[in-house]
Amino acid sequence: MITANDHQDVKKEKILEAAHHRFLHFGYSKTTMNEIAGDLSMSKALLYYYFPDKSQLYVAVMRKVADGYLKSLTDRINTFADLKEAFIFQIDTQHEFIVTNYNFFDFFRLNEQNLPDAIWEIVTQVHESETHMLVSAIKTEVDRGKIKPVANPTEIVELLLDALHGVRVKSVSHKKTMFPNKEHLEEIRSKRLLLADIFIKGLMY
Amino acid sequence: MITANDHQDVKKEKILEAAHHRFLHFGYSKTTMNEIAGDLSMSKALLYYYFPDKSQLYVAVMRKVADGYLKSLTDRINTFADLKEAFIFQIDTQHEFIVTNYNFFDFFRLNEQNLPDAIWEIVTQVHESETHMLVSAIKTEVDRGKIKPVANPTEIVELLLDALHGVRVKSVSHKKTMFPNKEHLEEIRSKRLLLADIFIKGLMY
DNA sequence: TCCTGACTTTTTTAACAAAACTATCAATTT
DNA sequence: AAATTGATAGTTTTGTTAAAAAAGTCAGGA
Repeated sequence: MITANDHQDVKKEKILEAAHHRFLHFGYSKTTMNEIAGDLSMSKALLYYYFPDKSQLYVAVMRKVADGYLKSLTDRINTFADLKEAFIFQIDTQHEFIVTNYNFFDFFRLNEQNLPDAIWEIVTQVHESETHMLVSAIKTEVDRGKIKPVANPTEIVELLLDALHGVRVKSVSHKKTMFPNKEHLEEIRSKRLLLADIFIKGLMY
Repeated sequence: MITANDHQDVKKEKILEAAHHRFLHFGYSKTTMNEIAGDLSMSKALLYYYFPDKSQLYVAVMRKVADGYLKSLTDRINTFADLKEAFIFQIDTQHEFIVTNYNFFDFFRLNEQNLPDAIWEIVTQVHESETHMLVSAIKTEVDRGKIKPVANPTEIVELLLDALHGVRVKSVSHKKTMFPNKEHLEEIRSKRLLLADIFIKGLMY
């Protein structure tokens, strides 16, 4: 049977969808509670019945979005033929995640320094999940005797992630466009793959 | 004998020094032409006699600052015992350059997207000089038979520079402070050295 | 040629009202 | 009781305008 709580969950889900749609297309600051309510033909007050305020609604959407990403990572952990495949997967998956949610993340660029704790937790969790996946891949590779034993795999993975991040930042700041186009994205990707390649060789015997 | 042009140059030099001092301590937007003139006990109008406007005065100072940096690079080119030494030199020199001129560069952060062409030229020149130094170091290392021949050394160097940049960006955004402190700087440096280390190994046979 | 004081123009700042938006709540419907 | 809303209070953003500050010009003097 359908309980009251189930019904609430369904409604919350509808709200999350509508909110996600707005946030994704217009960004956080350019979508109003009225608009989200309007999309669902409900009153704004009802949104506040289900969610305490706008930023916590955003966090809830972020939670959902992040969960999808986390799932795509955990689904593939320990399924890689070698370390390179793991790195490529990380590069492509993260890249797609960021590109498809670009406007949604304007909340981050907006609040730059002081993001809500709840957001930081999600960001941290995502980062840990990425790291965990790659650390696992490194350990496997070590076990297979393909690369040297690594004293601190986490440190190594985070170093590579920072480095990969730099490839994007620099690429974007060099061209002056904020939103990179197709060829540009492909350039970033190939640079990253090259970096990952050299990096892996640097871990070998 | 002292010609009129010499005299102009001397005076321009004085102005550049005073301007540099102000820009360095208070940033571009927080220093006025009146203040620079005041420091030199001259009238503001005289500044405009020597420099067409404020931004071109800034560019001239930038030119001087950059020249100092360029010289420190060219002085050491082809003097490195090995590739690692060259990378370490690049890391440390650039790092010190940025730290000691931090406020001076607020002009960059201010105008973010549309810097004057003259500034872009300088930035490009600096970047090319850094790249050239490291490319040269790579070629030497190849000649010595220490690393594999590299099809496109410039591409490799730029990749490393991007990656090193990422280490700083990420480190800074992770901690929430904009201006990193001593230990923080040391952490960035050690991460970069580690990255350079792995990178070099990745270029070996 | 070098320099200045006085002047004009442009940009930044401050104050404040209007508008837009977030958030609340008593009242109403299901 | 749970779900919903219109009306409204409170807050932030935006627009307006006047004053202040700074950039930039110029006629004229040493």
